[in-house]
Amino acid sequence: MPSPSGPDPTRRSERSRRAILTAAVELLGETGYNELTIEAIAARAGVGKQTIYRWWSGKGAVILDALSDAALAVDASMPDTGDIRTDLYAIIRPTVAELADPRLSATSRALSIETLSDEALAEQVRDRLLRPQLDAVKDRLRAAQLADQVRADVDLDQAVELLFGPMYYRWMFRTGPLSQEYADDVVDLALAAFGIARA
Amino acid sequence: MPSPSGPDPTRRSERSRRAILTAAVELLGETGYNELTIEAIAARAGVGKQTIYRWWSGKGAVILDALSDAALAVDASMPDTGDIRTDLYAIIRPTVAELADPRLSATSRALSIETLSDEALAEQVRDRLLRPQLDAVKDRLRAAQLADQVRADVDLDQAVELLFGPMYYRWMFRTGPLSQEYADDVVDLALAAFGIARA
Amino acid sequence: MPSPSGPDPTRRSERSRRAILTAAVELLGETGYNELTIEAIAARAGVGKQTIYRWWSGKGAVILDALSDAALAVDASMPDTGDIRTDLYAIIRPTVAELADPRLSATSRALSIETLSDEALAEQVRDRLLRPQLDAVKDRLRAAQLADQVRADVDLDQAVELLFGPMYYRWMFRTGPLSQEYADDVVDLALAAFGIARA
Amino acid sequence: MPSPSGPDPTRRSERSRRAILTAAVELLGETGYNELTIEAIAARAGVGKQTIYRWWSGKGAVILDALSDAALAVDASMPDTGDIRTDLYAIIRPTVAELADPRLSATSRALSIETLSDEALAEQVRDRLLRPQLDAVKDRLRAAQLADQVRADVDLDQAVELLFGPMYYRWMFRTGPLSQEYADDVVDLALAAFGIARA
DNA sequence: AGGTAATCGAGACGGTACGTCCGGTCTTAGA
DNA sequence: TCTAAGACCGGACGTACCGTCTCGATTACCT
Repeated sequence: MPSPSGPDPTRRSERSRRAILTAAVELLGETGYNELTIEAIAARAGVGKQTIYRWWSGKGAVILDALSDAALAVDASMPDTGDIRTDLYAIIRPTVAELADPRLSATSRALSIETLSDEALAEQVRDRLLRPQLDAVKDRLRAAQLADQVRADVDLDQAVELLFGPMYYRWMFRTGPLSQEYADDVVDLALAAFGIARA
Repeated sequence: MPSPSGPDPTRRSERSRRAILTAAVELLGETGYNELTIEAIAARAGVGKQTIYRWWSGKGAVILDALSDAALAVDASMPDTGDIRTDLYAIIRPTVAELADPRLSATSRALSIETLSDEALAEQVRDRLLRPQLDAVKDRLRAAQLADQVRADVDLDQAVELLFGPMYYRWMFRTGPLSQEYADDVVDLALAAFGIARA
Repeated sequence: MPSPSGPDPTRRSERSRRAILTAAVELLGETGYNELTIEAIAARAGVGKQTIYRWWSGKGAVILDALSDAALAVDASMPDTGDIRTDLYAIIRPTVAELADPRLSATSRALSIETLSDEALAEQVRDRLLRPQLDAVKDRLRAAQLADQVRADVDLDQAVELLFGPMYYRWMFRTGPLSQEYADDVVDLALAAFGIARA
Repeated sequence: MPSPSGPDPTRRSERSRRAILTAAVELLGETGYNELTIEAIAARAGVGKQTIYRWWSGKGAVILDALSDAALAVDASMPDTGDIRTDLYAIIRPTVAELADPRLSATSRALSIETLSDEALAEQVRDRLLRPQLDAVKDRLRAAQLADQVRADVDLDQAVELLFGPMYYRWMFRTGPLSQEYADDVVDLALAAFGIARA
């Protein structure tokens, strides 16, 4: 039985793969999403266009892979100091800081655009990029729930979205500054919703 | 001071303007954002491309105008039954419903993409489309604050983003269903954050 | 019986007419045929486009009028010194000189292009610009025929074309220099054909 | 020395090249020069516009190539029966016939227009299309000169233009019919100029 | 002298083609 | 077989002009 068989991954050039992902991220930072084209990526990476199309479905998939690689590099786990507020500060602050930086958030912006255009990609983004972080926060909140720091009737899926949603909203629609104070305020507000009075 | 001049708005064809905005919205609903091209809009509207470029900077601006027109048509004010929870349900439920409908949310999707690609447009979207609604909700919350239904120390800008943020996050990243129950839960969670116990 | 009546020529602005013809000739000299557009003529002349279309059928007609004006200014008659060779030199030399000058011949070039594209215009060009000169030369040749300086069996229509044809051919196809010597040689060759031995 | 490079001719699609040249000639015959557009050629040939622009500078260059191809196919040589008049009849008659046919002369008309608009193209037309024929006639005249059928002092470059010039003049300016009699008369007149009495 | 009809400058309009850019596929040569 | 390179077909881009049309504002005639 001959397999339907796309390209053979064992023969894939790791060198090209890295060059493509690097080129994509660089171009995003340097010139922005509208100038990010497959041709530009291929040229910058010193790679044929076909090599991109052979392994990715489009530029959204390339960016997703680039960020997946980066995400794997950092620790996806949550700290647990015992104090849920402290731990949430620790996770939200750097996220806000990244979104506040136009250069660093260029990839997020690009991926959001692709996500809004492509349903299949959206699911990949959710499962491969967002889920790990959301689950880590959820786990931490569950622990807090067991420690009676979070009301028992709080739906934890909604809880994590209550933390990340306002932040992304403000980022997307530029309704206000993405400062550290803002990050802390969001955490405080969310914790109030979870039944924790401010310290 | 030499005026920048540009085309003379008094000679603008209202007929063409309406045809273009209508065509843009129709096409978005029928074929989606990636297939929405200036050429298609012009063809559908029975208009020369130049007539679009003369008055708008690109398709983002066209969509923005189309939605601004539509937004002006509907009442941007909030209900005020005296009960803040009831009133928030009334505003959040239809918003969630609209986002849940692929056809109705096509324009939101398109505008979000443009917003993420174009800083100048983002500000227009914020000021002309979002602000009126956000301000209306904010006003309603301020009244609730005066009626001691919302804690006095709650920052109202953050408050409205706490309501809308999670909803848009779930819409963009498809992290869960956009049901009426969800809409109500978001309101309940936010009200808890604002210091209102569940009924 | 109401006349079909186009525009009323008595109300025509002579000022605009001259400005248009002048602008057309200037533009031809400065930028060449490909840049000669109705819009450019109108802008240069400080005239509305409609004023051009009201009085001319297109740019070919404008150029034709411009040259007709110029042609009327110069004397269309032939000299008659009694010596046909001398007289032909006198008529051919300046014609060659004009064709040799890129600036002066820009209008001829433009008109030739229009002539090749538009049959109706071609007839106008022939009758209003060429015919007078051709007829003048023909008349002079007829006189020479009577004076036995030209063979009686020479068809005079062919004779004049034998004089002008080679010149225009060389001008169009750049097969050789358009010098005064060349002009004289053409005359000599033609006269040989007409039965006149070189002096 | 950095090579100017441009596209690699070894990878050029012969299929597309032929389709483009064929389409151009067909369209010229069917619709005329003003309706001959790059877009129409591309559409008819089933080719992307870029494929035309990659290899040609514009429609003039395409037509030139199309005719060069056709010219190579026919024999560019002159007959030599020993009698120069007979041989010139043989070459001039079909040329006049072609110019007299609106369909067949469409390409000549188009090329003449381009020649008048574009100096660089004019030289190509002269060297690649006209020269071979002019040279062939010139060679034949030279042989006639050696055989004392043409006066020794006749400049052969001028001689060939004396043959072709009047014909093109009459074609361009429509000063008379392009019949076979006319063709013969031109030859007879030219031969008289060359010192050959009519038979 | 005032009314009125046509021309005028200006430029927006519906269109068509331009020449460029890029998407995604296919072909070639080399490793 | 995969790769770099890049030609290919297709199609949208944003621009330039086309020829028509709609505006006041002159302008010249005609009561």
